[in-house]
Amino acid sequence: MNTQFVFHDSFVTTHDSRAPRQAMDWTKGEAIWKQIERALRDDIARGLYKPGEKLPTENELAKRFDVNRHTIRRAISALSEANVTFVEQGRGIFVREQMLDYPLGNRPRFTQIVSSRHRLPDKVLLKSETLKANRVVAKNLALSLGTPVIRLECVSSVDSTPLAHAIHYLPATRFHGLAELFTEKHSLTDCFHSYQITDYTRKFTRITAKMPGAKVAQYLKQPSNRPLLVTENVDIDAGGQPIEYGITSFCGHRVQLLVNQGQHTAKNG
Amino acid sequence: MNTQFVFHDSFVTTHDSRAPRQAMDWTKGEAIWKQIERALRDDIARGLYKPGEKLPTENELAKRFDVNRHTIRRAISALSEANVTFVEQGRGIFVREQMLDYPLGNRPRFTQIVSSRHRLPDKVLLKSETLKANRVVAKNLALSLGTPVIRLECVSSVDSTPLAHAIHYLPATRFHGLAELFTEKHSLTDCFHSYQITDYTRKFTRITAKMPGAKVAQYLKQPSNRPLLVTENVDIDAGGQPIEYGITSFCGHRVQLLVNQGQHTAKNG
DNA sequence: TAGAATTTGTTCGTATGTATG
DNA sequence: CCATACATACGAACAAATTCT
Repeated sequence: MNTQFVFHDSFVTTHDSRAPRQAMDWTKGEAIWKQIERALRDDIARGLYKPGEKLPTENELAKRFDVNRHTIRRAISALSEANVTFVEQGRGIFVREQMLDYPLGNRPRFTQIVSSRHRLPDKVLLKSETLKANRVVAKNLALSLGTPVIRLECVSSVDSTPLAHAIHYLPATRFHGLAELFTEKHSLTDCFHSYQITDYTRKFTRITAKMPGAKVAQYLKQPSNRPLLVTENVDIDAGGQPIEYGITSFCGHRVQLLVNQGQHTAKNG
Repeated sequence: MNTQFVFHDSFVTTHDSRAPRQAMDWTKGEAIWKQIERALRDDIARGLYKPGEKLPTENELAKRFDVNRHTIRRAISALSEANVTFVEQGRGIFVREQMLDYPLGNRPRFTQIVSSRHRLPDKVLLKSETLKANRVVAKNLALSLGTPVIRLECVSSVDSTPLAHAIHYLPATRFHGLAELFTEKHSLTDCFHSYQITDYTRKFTRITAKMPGAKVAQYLKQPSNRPLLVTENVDIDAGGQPIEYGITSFCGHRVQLLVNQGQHTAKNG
C-alpha cells in the first residue's frame, strides 16, 4: 500500500482541525512520550476531547506531534493505565466517561440514587410474565418450588442512555397486577407503596463481572466486548419477608458500585 | 504458550474417549435437548468434566449423542444460561469454575477469607518500589503530594491458580522495610502486626468491571477477553489513619464479591 | 453476505543516548 | 576508553477486530 503524505495546510477538508499539526519543541531530559501524555491529558481536561468521544487515530496523532506511532502508543498506554482513556481494537481510542457512583447501602433505590446526583433516571419495562419459580428463584424468595412468580425485564437509563439491564422476580400472589402498575410508575419502590410496603431493605448483594450476550449488549447500546458488572440481590420487607430477587447487569464502564463500610450514614438527600 | 490437555489413555489420538459414543434411548414426552442438558449436567456433577476444563466440541457431542449439532447447541445454551458452562467463540465450551465467595465486610482479609473456605491462599510479590505519591495516592492516604510511598505489586492465588492482581500503596515512612517483610510473610495483615497494627478496617470499596491489559491477563493466566472485577479500597487503622490504598483486579469468572447488608456479624473463624 | 477500508495490536530490525563499572 | 545494559525513538510489515459499502 502506498501511503501518500500530502499536506494541504490551507484547504484541508477531512482533517480534525481542533489541534492542528504543531512542531512541538520537546523539553530535553524528559521522554517525548511523557510530554505527549501530558499534552493529551491537558487537552482532555480542557474539554477539547470530551468524555465518551473518540480521540484522533494513532496515525493522526503521530502526524500532529510529528513522531512515530509507537511513541503515541506509549503515551496512550500510560493514559489508559491511568484510566483517562480506553482503547478498543479496530474502533479507536476513547475518553473515559465520568462514572456514576452507585452506593450499595441498606436501601439501594435506583431512581432515588440517580436523582440525588442531579441526573435523570428512567426505567422502562421490556417484558413481563408470570411463571413458576425454578430452584434458584424459589430459594431466594423463600417460596416452594413451582410457586407463581412475576418476572420483570427492564432497562434502566441515566440521562437517556442505558445504564443497566435488570431482571426482577417477585412473588405473584403478593404483587398481583404489578406489571401494569410498573409501566405507570417506572419505579419498583413506588409500586411497593401501592402494596403497603413503605420500607424495604437489602438482604445481600453478590457481585461479578461478565461479558454481555448479544441481546443485553443491544439493550444497553454498547459493543459486546465491554464488560458488565452483574449484581444479584434479594430485598426484604420490614418483617424480613423476601419481596424481590433481582439480577442487574450494569455497563462496567459507566458505574462504580460503592461499598462504604466506614461511613454509616447515607448522604442521599 | 498453548497449554493443551493431552490424554494418552490408549492409542486414541484426537478423540476424547471418556464418554464414548452411545445410543441414548430418549424418553418420550421430554425434549431431547433437555435430556442432553441433564446428561451433561450429570457428567459435570460427577466430575467427568472438571471446572475450568473444556467440554468436547459441539461436533463431538453431536456424534456422541447421535443428534444434530443444533440440538447440542440448544442444550449447551441452557447450561450456559444456568451458569454451569460458558462458551467462547473459536475456543470452545468450558465448565464454569466454582466461584469463590469473597465477603466485603469491615475487615476483608484475603488470606483469612480463603483459608476459612478450606482453600489454599497464596500471595506473591511481583515488584516493590518506593516512589512519590501522585495526586490520587496522596488523597487516598491523606498525605501531601510527593510524600514517599511504597508500591507493592502482587498476585493472589487460590489453590495455586491466580485469582487477583493487586497494587498496594502504603506510606513509606510508617512501613519502612515492608517489602522484605512481605516476601517472608506473604500477607499484609501479618506484616501489619510487625508494625504494632493489630486491627484495621475497610474505609470504603469501589467496584468496577474492566477488560485486562496484556500484562495483567498474563499474570492471571487468563485470556484477555475475560473481564476483571476491579476494586479500589482504603484501609484505616484503629485511629482512623489510612494505612493502605489498594487496587485489586479479580478474575471476573472466579469470584463473587459479597455485600451482606442483612447479617452484621462476620462468620470468618 | 462478502469484501474493502479503517484502526489498533504485534513483532521484527535499527539506531541513539545515558548510566554503570 | 571500552563493554554492557537499558530506555527511548523510528520504520516497516503483518495480524486482528471493526466498520462501511
